[in-house]
Amino acid sequence: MPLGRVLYESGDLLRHVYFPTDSIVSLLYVMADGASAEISVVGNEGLIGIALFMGGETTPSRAIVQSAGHAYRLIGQELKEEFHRNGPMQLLLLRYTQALLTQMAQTAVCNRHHSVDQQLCRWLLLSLDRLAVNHLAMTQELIANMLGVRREGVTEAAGKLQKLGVIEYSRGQITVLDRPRLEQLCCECYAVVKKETDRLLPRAHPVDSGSHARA
Amino acid sequence: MPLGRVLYESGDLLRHVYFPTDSIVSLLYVMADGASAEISVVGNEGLIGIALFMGGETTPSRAIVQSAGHAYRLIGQELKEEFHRNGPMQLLLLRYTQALLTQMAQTAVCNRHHSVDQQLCRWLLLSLDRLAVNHLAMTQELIANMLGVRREGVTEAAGKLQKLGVIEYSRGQITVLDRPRLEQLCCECYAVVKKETDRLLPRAHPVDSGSHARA
DNA sequence: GATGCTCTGTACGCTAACGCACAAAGGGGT
DNA sequence: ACCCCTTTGTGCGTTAGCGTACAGAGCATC
Repeated sequence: MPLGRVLYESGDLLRHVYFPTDSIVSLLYVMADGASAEISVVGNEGLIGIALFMGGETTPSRAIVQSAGHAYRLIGQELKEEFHRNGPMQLLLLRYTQALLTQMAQTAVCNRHHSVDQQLCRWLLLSLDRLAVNHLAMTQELIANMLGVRREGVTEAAGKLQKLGVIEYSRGQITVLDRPRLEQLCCECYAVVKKETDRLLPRAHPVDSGSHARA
Repeated sequence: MPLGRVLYESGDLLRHVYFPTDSIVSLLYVMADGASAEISVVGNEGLIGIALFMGGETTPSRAIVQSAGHAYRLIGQELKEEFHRNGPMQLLLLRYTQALLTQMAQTAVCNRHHSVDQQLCRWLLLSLDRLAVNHLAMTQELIANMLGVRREGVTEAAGKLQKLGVIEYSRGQITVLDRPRLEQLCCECYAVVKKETDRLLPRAHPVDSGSHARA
């Protein structure tokens, strides 16, 4: 799963589902004029291809690899059959879907009310939670696409964080130095999503067992 | 279902599910500082209380009646049992959930990229689709809460629409006079959601059989 | 070591939306 | 008929983010 690989385009018929292990995938909505916005981040707590068992077969968003790594790939039909077997897997998939719902809702709210600075923090934290390390490869340009803001806006926000010593940044390589501080600077949106995800999927964050959003 | 009735608060344990017939319910997210944003509108195409069969039991949003009317109320447990019976009702509920997912995603995108003017159009159209008449009771203050913008912003946007002869407005009574024009002024978000909802729930809009989003 | 490309930083005018303050206009109740 | 309260309209100054343009900085390649 190389960085930038598109797992499926908006409207594509889904043939496979993907269960990221150490990769991260973004659900990105791209508009007619090219403007885009990320609506959700998926890591090893979830899967790509919900629409398969939800019955729609397609979704109007694009799935794109945001952090290179690995994922299990399953023939869509097989997951669908497993889902309709009505077992514990179904419950798990449904709970994950609700977590996804929450994340989208919170994204909507965050887009409306919070500053680019805050949203960058939220985005970093969401990504970090899905990685085993405190480092990710991502240019400001790409982050801007995800957040649906200007590249310069990200430069400015990232610059502030760097001055505060919260992150270190260099040509597409970000290292988070002070995660607690990052959580402090972030809006409530991250904590809400984190809490709800943990509630719905109790063992969802094995790689991130060390840190929590709030006391 | 009187206007303003809160069906459940954020985090409430859901006892009932509601199937609106001629009422409209908004899913509203309210933040710590009181700022709010609507994440979805539910009419007779859907139901309130998805979290029951999704397994979460609660959601972090508030459900509030946006247009007075009626709804069927069901004991949550009964719907849950019906859902796990694995029949056609399950498929329908899942498809509706996907439609909801789409609506939330689009709301996120719209919040990020479009003007208040456009969002007001989208909001009016979404509401109108769920009513049998071209008239709704709603003050600008409340609409502002829904959209998560200032009341004055709504006043301005509504003023423009009124000058164009698209709507008529008076003390909380809105009448849409020129729906095609409204669709023209709107961003693509409405059409996307409408199309996807129709695709997922083919018989979803009996009260609105007369009009469609696009040719 | 020079060249070229990608990525990051910075500057500047512009616009949409905000926060605040207050004025006018309906409509219902006494 | 009057009053009062809700709702709508308007006019500020302020700010965050946009679009554009361009300058430096790191890294790879030749």
